[in-house]
Amino acid sequence: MRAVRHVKKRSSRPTEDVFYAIADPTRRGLLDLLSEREESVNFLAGRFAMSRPAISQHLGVLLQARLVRARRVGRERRYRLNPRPLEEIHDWVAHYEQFWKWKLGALGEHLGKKK
Amino acid sequence: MRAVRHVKKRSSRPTEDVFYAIADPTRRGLLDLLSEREESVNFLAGRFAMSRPAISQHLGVLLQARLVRARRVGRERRYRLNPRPLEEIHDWVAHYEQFWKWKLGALGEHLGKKK
DNA sequence: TTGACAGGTAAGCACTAGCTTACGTATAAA
DNA sequence: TTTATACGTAAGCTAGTGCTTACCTGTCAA
Repeated sequence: MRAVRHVKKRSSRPTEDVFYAIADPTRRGLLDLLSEREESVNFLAGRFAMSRPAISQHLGVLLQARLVRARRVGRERRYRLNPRPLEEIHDWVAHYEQFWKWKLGALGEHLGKKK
Repeated sequence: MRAVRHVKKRSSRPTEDVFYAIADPTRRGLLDLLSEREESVNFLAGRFAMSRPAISQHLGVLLQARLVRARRVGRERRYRLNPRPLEEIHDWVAHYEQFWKWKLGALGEHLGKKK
């Protein structure tokens, strides 16, 4: 009876994870462009130094995270921002906001005392 | 003269990227634990279903992103939260906050009219 | 109809991320 | 001094990411 190599499968990312979706700078760039107005895939692809399919795949990730929505217009497909899931990020970071705000305050007091 | 396969090296991630650092749920868990008080590596490792070296590596990523700081205490190494870099996330998401707030407002108006 | 255009999707590749076990090193305890 | 503890780091493996090119389908224009 020999030791069995224990191969644990890494817990696969839930495809709708917003934190994962915004980790990529290209995807943040896409969100930025789409915050102005809805845009076609070709337009978006023209703004980045990579192929159209690559952009299409990034948009797929954003779609799964529900950060964008798509609709057909003629033979184009227009993507637009759906900001709502970003609220999760906002809420998460808001919990930590107090800590750096507090630090700032403590520093201010400290300097005040020294003076 | 034959075609040379064009292998473009993907632009490597800047190791200090805060968006990348917080994309992993284990690392967010670590930040959460450290927001209470400073903790040793062993304590932290005890809170997750993975080996101590794995946690050590996650802490390394958080260190590079400057999200935590470490100090020696005896033979322990205590990590503590440094919330400041999260301000970048906060500022980024704040730009989008207006959009979902506005949407909420528009929905309210719409419902108001219907009534 | 036929052709051109928009864009999704499959296949394949290099590289990276996230884990493991094994080992090295600094500090404390015996 | 020796031994135990806390931790980092190296090596190695698997699966996932981010790109590419090739190909397909749906829509408009001629």
